[in-house]
Amino acid sequence: MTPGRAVSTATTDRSEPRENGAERVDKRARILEAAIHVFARHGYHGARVSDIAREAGIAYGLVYHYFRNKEEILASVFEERWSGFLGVVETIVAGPSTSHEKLEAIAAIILNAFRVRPDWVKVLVLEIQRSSRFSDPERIRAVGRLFEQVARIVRAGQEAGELRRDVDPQVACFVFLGALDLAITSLVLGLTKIDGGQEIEYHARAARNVVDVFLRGVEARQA
Amino acid sequence: MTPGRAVSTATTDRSEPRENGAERVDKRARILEAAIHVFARHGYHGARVSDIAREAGIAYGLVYHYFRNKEEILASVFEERWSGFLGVVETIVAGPSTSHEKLEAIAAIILNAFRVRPDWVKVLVLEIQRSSRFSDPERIRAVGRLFEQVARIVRAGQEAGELRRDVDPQVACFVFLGALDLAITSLVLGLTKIDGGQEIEYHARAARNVVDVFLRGVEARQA
Amino acid sequence: MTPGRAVSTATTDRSEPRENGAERVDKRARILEAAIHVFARHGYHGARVSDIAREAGIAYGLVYHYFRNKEEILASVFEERWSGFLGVVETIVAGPSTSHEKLEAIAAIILNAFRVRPDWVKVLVLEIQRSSRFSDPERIRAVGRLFEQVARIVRAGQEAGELRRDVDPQVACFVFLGALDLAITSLVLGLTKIDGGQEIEYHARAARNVVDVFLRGVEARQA
Amino acid sequence: MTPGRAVSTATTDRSEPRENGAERVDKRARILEAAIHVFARHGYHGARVSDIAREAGIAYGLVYHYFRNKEEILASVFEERWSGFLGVVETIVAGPSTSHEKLEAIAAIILNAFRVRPDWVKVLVLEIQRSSRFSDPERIRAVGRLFEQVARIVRAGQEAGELRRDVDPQVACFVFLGALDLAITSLVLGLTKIDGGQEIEYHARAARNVVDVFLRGVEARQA
DNA sequence: CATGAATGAGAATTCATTCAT
DNA sequence: GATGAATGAATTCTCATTCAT
Repeated sequence: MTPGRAVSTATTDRSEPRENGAERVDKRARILEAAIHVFARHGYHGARVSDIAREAGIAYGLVYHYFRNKEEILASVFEERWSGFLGVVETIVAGPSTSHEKLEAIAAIILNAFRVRPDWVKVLVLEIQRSSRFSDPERIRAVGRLFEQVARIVRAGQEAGELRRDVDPQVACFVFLGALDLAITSLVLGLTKIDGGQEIEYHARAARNVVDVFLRGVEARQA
Repeated sequence: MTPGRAVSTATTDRSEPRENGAERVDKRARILEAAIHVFARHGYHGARVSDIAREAGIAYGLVYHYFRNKEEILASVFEERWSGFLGVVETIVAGPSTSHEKLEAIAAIILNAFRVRPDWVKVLVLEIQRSSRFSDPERIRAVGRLFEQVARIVRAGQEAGELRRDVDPQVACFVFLGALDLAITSLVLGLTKIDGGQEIEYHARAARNVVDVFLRGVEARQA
Repeated sequence: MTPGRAVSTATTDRSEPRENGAERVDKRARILEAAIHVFARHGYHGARVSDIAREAGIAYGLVYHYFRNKEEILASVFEERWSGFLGVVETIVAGPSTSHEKLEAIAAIILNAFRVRPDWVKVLVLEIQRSSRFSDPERIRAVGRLFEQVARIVRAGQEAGELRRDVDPQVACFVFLGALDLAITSLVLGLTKIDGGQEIEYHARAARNVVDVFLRGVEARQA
Repeated sequence: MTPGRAVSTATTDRSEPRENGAERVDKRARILEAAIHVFARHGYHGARVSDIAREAGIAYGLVYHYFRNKEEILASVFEERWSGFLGVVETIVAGPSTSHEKLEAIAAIILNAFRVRPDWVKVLVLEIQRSSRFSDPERIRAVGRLFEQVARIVRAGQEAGELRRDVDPQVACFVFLGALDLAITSLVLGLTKIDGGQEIEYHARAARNVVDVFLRGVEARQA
């Protein structure tokens, strides 16, 4: 059992699993999980610490045992989840696939995230992404690391002759990640409606489409 | 027509009018202008009504003569400025230029907006976009109108044979507006640094680059 | 009518005695007065801001209109009352009387203070005097000014040949003010009981006795 | 008998005892010692039980094994240290010296206390004296016992013809103890600065000076 | 004895909004 | 219209104390 993801398998497996260490991790994780739900529902400012505590099923004050204050909860939500996400991206980027495949994999992951953990994505998109004002450069740098990964793909593709050399990698990042950001924001805000049960296909197709436009552009080509 | 100030000059033509209608508009406009600055600095939630009043140079009780409450200030900021911006976009879209030119014009306007009115763009990007949760569908629809304009360009381009017909206009919108949104966010957050005095060229070039990638993609083409 | 200062002289002159300016001052003064009572009853830490507001007959939040926080109330209580007291002392010291008379006048004032404003003296003795930890050097200096006055009397007395020249003025201050401080603390703590109605004589006699011991000492003298 | 450590050395004679009685006493003493430091630094109200525990190097739940609550810690600090101090004073008073010598010995002890245990004196002067309001009459009576000792010296001196018979012993106490209290407060607050290394002489001289003024007064005598 | 997680009452402070002038 | 004093609900955060292990 790996603490830090204790949530999903908590009281399971065997009985009385290391009640102490486990419990401790459990409470902290439960608070984060609860915070994500509450932030997603009411927004950071609309969320009361007491809401989080109630949702987590713990006493009010315990929140302050694990977190200095409300802001730190949001920061932790971000840090701990983002680094996981970034790890996956880095693995993809470091892999042997073509640029095309890597981009599609990243697009798929991002779009899928909303299907798997909509609340977490909501918080990321609506609360964290837009609240950089409050945060340390640390957080900005963390986001920058995603840009860095995409830029790496682009540069590698350019060197391999797969991608145009006259495109500024930063602009490419804006186009690629911007498209995904907006697509996901659209999902978060409920602007894009998907028929129930069609989510998986929808996201896969959306990923392909975004990558397709990114790679080939929308301009019609002369025969 | 210069959007962004459409509202304020309505009844102000004659000089020294009965000090009434004009004053009224004047105060109201000053409050909005002040609100933009304060929201940009501290965020919507971090901004106090008294801050806005002080910035506007008026007693803060007066704010409630012109606006029902704080939320309505934000709403007005959005509505009055956004409609101006949208008007410009609609004018462009309705014009006779090619799809390519229209897209470049829109990209230029959006990127320039940050240079001309950085605070207003900050508020739009960081506060309004994010707070859609709280707001009426009205606001979402207003944003949707921008998408609509871009989609219209895309569809027209497809019909004219300028643009690929196998691209979903919505996906195209995501790519185009997402790129601009991210470029602007990057400017807002200070991630993109521009040498002083180079802003105009920078924005123009960025607009061209974004449109270039959007139209032709990043993939290298076989000769 | 000049708004912005309408308050102070608005509808005034006489009747309805400066309802506005007066009210304003009144509220602030009422808060201070209430604070003195509450601090005297429960101590600074035991006093809730809501207690003070209730005692003053005003709304909770208004306290924060006039004072930044609870600590500032205590500070204001001290500053505004202490300077008044110090003024009286300075007047005495600057007067033409003998050292003996001046000391007796000061002793009388200090001891009388408890009779006239017991709550204020309680707060001074129990809350302010001992809480220098929290306070700025400002407050310490203010107390120092009282020492300075007494030291001045002593030095003048020494120069005039009334007082011994071999006594360090600082030690003299400790003896004189220490005696009064303890006498008053004793009254505050209820250790010294006075029969009802005898207060005036008691304090007068106590003042004389303290000064007598201070001047002549307790040692018996050889004939 | 050296008061002040009566408690701690009771059952500790043998080495490595059953780790029980001794430990118990040890921990308790460590808590008190820690409390003195923390109270001196932050004041009673500013001190957290967890601060005390940390300073004592124990888990903070353990504090509640030894003390009912925070208030009881302060009470114990007072009772156990004060009774030791009082014992010394009583020994002096019961001794055969002259009034003059006894007073000087007491003055020396009090002033020295600050040199030897400044934190303990700070707590006594700033926290305990002030909090008499909250405490049981017990504590007030304990302080009264010091007055009693001084009054005893005065009365004995009066009977022996060493001291003036027309001085109220209570007033004499106020003068004598008040002077020492103020001298010590002045040290505690850092108003009196002493050159490093000069402390011992300084305190001895201060003791002599206070007693000198107390006995002979400040008034110049006719030849 | 020892630990420190857990509890929750309590208090300070903020600030949008109202309202008398 | 204009002012800013007045209101008080709402919320965060603290910390003494308890308790399961």
